[in-house]
Amino acid sequence: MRYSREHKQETHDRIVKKASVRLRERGAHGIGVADLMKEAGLTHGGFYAHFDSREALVMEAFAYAMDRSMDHWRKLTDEAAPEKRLALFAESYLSTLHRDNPGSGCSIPALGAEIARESPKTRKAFAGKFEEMIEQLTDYIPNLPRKAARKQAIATLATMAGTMLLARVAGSSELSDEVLKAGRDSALEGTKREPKVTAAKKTKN
Amino acid sequence: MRYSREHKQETHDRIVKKASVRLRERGAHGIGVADLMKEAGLTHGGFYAHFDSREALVMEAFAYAMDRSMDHWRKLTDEAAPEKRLALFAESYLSTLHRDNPGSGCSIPALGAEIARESPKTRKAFAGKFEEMIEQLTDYIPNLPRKAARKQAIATLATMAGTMLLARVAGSSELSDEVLKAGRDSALEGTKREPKVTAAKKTKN
DNA sequence: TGTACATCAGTGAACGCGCGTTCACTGATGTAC
DNA sequence: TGTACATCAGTGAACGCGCGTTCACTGATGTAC
Repeated sequence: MRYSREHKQETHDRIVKKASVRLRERGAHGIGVADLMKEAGLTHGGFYAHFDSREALVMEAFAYAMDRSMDHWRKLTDEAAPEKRLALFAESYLSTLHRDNPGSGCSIPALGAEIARESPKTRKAFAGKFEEMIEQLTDYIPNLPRKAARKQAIATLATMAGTMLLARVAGSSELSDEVLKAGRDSALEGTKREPKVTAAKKTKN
Repeated sequence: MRYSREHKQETHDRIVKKASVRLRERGAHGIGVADLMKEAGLTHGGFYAHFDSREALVMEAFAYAMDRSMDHWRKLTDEAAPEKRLALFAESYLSTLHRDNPGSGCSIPALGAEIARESPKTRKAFAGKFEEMIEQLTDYIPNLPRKAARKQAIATLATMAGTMLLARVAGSSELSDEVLKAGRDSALEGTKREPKVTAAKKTKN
């Protein structure tokens, strides 16, 4: 073989990594095969030694993006006390840093609408990652019974993804900052309120 | 002139209307000029008698879509007592009917992410409509001082848009229904809670 | 250990296709006389 | 009122361009002997 055994895998991973950034920045149809390969330091012809089609790369890049952002937040929150994790996550998620850097951020506000229009195959794959994200967020709410925590997790995720979407639509104006702040306070308020409301069920799970 | 005076305007409006549906269904880049014209019962060549470019149509269709969906909800809520309006809006927004018919629904979950990547000109236009939507929602919260109501309106809009986005990502599965329900309960809970918390300020505005 | 051969990641020209846009033309109707 | 002309919304062929994909080729390195 021309290259060492790990070489192909490394190249493959580099393409997926770069693609996951550009897709989140420019959308699922916002960048072409040739540009993607150029970013990875290659020419477009070699693409099909790594992927069956452009769609196959997009699917891999979706999954990669979700995995990386979940890793990121898991690491961040693992350092904190369990009951502080959701608040920490919300502050990080709803930061101007996240708003202004979609390429390294959550895929849901960046690509959710486009994924909803993809083939059932792609959507199923993404829905699996979405489910994982709900479970991770559910773990951040240890002082509620599992079922209620899951419901709360879904609502919080919706608020955060929606806030990020709105903040990006508004650009980086005053309105955008206002949106981020409103979302942050709403998410945090939700986390503080819950324990009291259902305190009786606290020990169930 | 070949056609009566109003004819051109009628054709123009018909193109914009059809486009606003298809764009919400398939995304800002999901449908071409030729198909759009065919839907309006015309051939593609005539397009440029009505619009300077494809982007010009997209901008008009964005604005049209936002106006129509705001009209829709305004009509729905005008019939109800002021304090019931937000709940009525939330129930309608977070329905399976809305989830399964993006073409006639809110543009934010359908097109928000793509708009955030458009030219500053398009984004400014959309941000204006977004501001209008915030104001409309603020009016639905009459029992809070204006500033607090606005903040609540933004958070509620974020929760609803985010919930719709997540519900569509999840398809029309059980998970999707679960997401809708969690978002609905969260939005309604928010509306019920607020008046008590700040009851002292109730008469201020 | 050295030599001949096979492999295959990567190259770059080429292909077909669809898209946005242009343009010469049509023909029904408004307008001028 | 009737006739000749001007208008211009709409037609459909054509254009250039970029994109995803294919393919014959390259050449460094692994492998067989």
